[in-house]
Amino acid sequence: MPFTYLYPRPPYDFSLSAAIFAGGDPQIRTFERDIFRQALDAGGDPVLVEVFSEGSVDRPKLCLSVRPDTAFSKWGLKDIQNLVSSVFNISEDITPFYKAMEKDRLMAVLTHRMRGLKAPTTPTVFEALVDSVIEQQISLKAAHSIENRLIRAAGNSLTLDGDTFYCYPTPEILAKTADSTFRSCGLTRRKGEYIRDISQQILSGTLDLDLFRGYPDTESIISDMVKIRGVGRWTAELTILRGLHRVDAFPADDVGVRRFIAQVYRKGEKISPDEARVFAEQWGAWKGYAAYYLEVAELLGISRS
DNA sequence: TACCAGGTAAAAA
DNA sequence: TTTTTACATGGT
Repeated sequence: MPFTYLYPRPPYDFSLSAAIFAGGDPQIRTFERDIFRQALDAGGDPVLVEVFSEGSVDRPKLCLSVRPDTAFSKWGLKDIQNLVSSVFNISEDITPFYKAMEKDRLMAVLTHRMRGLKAPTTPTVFEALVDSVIEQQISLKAAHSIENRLIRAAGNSLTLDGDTFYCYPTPEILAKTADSTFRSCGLTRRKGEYIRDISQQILSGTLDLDLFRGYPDTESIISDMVKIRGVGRWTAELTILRGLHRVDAFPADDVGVRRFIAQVYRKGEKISPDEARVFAEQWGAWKGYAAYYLEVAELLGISRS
C-alpha cells in the first residue's frame, strides 16, 4: 500500500481541523478514531485516502496512505499528495490571521483556543458549487443527507476488502443524471436542473470553474459567478470560500454566519445581512476565515469566555 | 401541525 | 419595476 508523509506548516492541529468531518458517512468521508478517510476521484480512478497525524501542533507530520496501488493509474502518489495538501491547506500560513485578530478580543480568545485550525477546501471547485446549490434554503442537516444520497446514487465507487466507498460525482456524471435521480435524492426539480446545466456547460467548455482561480479579486469572481443560473450572491460567496479558499469571501447573507455574530457579539440579538457585511469589515482580508472559526466553535461547542 | 432552515428564479402584480 | 410564490427535507 503506497504511503507518504506530509509536513504542514505549523501551527497545525490536524485533529481539530479534521473534526468537522467526524460523524460523516463512513462510505464517503469520515474522521473516526483520529483517522481521516475519504474516497477521491484521482483523474478518473477512485482511490481511498487515509490520513492521520504523527506529529504535534508545532511539529506537524501527517501520514497519507492510498489504496489501491496507484502505480498503474493516471494519477501517481504525488498527484494525490498534492490534492490532499490542498484539501487540508497544510501549507497555508495562518499566523497573519492570528495577528489580524489580536485587536478583536473575542476572536483573539477563539483563535487562541483553536490554534492550528485550518479551513479545508473542497477537492474541486465544482464540488463546492454543487454542495452550495444543494444547501440553498434548507437546513444543513437536510442538505447533508441529500448530498450523501446523491453521492451514493451517482458517484463512482470502489470496493476494498468488501467495503464500498463513493466518490463525489464528476461533471461528466451529473451532466447526464436524470431528473428522477435528483428528485429521488431529495433535490427540488429546479436544483437538479441547475446542477445538470452547470455540469453540461463544464463538459461543453462553456464554463470553466478553474478560471476563477486567476481572478484578481473576490468581488469580480462573484459578479461573474452569479451569471450562472441557480447561483446568487450567497451561493457564489460560499463556493468561493470553500472551493477557491479565498478567505476574504464573507457570506453575510448566510443565516448561520449571522447567528454566530449575534450569539458571540450581540447577546443573541439578530443582525441583518447588511449589518453583518459592515461588521465583518473589521476582519479585513481574513473575514471568511473569521466566519469559519465562529462556525467551528459553535459546531464543537468551544466556549468564548 | 405549523414553521423555519446557510436561497433562487420565475410568475404575478 | 417590485412583490409574491414554489420548491423539498429535517428538526422543533
